[in-house]
Amino acid sequence: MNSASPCVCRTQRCLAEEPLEVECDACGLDPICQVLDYAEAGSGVPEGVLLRRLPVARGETLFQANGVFSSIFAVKSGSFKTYIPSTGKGDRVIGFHQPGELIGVEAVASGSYPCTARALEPSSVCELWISRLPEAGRPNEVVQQALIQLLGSEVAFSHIVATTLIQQNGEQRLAAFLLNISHRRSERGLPESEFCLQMSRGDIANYLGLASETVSRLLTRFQNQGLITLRRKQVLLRDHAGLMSIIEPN
Amino acid sequence: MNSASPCVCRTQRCLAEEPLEVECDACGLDPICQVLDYAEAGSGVPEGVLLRRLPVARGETLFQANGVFSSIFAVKSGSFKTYIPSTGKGDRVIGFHQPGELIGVEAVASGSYPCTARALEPSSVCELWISRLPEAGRPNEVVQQALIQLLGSEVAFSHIVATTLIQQNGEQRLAAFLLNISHRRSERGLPESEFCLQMSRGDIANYLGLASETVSRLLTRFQNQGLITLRRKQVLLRDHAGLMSIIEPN
DNA sequence: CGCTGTCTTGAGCTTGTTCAACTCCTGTGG
DNA sequence: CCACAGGAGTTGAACAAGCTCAAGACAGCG
Repeated sequence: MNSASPCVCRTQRCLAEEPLEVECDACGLDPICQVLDYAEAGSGVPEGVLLRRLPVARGETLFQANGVFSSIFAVKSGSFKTYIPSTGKGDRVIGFHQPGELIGVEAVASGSYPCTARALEPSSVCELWISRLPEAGRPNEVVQQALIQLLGSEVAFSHIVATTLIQQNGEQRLAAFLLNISHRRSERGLPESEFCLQMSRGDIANYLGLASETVSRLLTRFQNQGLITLRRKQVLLRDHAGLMSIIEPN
Repeated sequence: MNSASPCVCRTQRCLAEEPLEVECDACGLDPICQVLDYAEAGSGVPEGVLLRRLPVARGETLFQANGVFSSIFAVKSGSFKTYIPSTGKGDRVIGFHQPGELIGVEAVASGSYPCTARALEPSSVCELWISRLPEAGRPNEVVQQALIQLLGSEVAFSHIVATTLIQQNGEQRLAAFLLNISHRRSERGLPESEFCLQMSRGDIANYLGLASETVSRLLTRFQNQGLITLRRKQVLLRDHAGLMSIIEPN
């Protein structure tokens, strides 16, 4: 049996009482898990189609860029970043993934992962072995329907993120970034106003298309304006409306 | 029967001999059309599931933002832009769609279109009435598999576009934009080095997150450097490698 | 206790925006 | 058919945002 990873925040780095696990019913993989009746004893689904709560050490990768696609992962606890390694100089950060969110979806069509997924902290994931789905003996139709829903959400999400980021300045991007993380956490039933930005400032900057110095300066500015409280990687959103007004100056 | 729209470029605006139609086998909707055997007489697929080659006048919309999702469209000829109307001041351009490309995919999950799709020139589309797909009498499994493939490609595509645009400066964005259009055209069997940018400079700028003046200046610069030849909306890519080296300065 | 990598802060410089003038199409109506 | 009005595109100059380079601060870890 997989023991849930204990709190590994031994240092002052992380002040919250980790690990926070997402509930199954708030997880992006849940629609498919439901179909598989995985929780039921005697579901008849063979081992290996859905692997639950696999521990992943900090810095470990779920898959490497260009690797053959086999599975979609859902973050159970912890967090991940996905990135395309060293295009010229430095990686290109694609996204960050919190509990309940999916990783590897963008590989479904091409059959290979376009990016590497790395754990930002001690984490755990559930793994849905897509290529073995037919073995599950469930009506393909139902599983596929769930997959369609899941992919559709991903399309919509990445459209919103892309247009939001591209057409705004640095201050707006960072405010949107913080609010986006907060919103995603609330959707998964996690604390939405206080959380750990486990990734480095450089990763955030890379993701937002800014310099890390700019991210640093903007975070300081937000703190001085009373919008957030910052202590290393720990963030407390004090004024959601204030952040929102940066993005949409109505 | 729908007559193929005649060339409507009566002015000097467009120098190419339009209309260029994409071949069915190079269209993003083709996997599904294949499944439906739509080309076969006596396929038994009822009218209304797949509507082919519908003419769309310049400026006409396929659907409005917040409209109820019913169909995915494929551009047969002409071109479209998708945008979110007036967030604050000015629209937010999401993307441009050329022959063979799909429109409306991002609405599959939520059930409503997040954006408006407008024809940039006299165009034609094929319409796949998703909600009526079950009436087609084809095995759901096969249709769904095609849909999964289609959604997966869309996810991968928007990830690439988003990260490409966000982390680059104006010059790189515009070069990437031109090469991206060229690449997409070659994938669909259309002329890849000479084409019409039917959208306004303002639309391009909006899409790339730049000011229209900047787009104008950059295009002029590219022309002075011998990378492209520009005549109003007509573009000739003269030096693909040169444009590429702007994006990836290896 | 000191080393190391990340983060912060400062100063000058580059890039892109804004505002404004002007040109060139394009469509319309006389 | 021509003249004119209006929008789109181009170009210039001043300004602002964000980057780069560099130095210093702070936590984490041996």
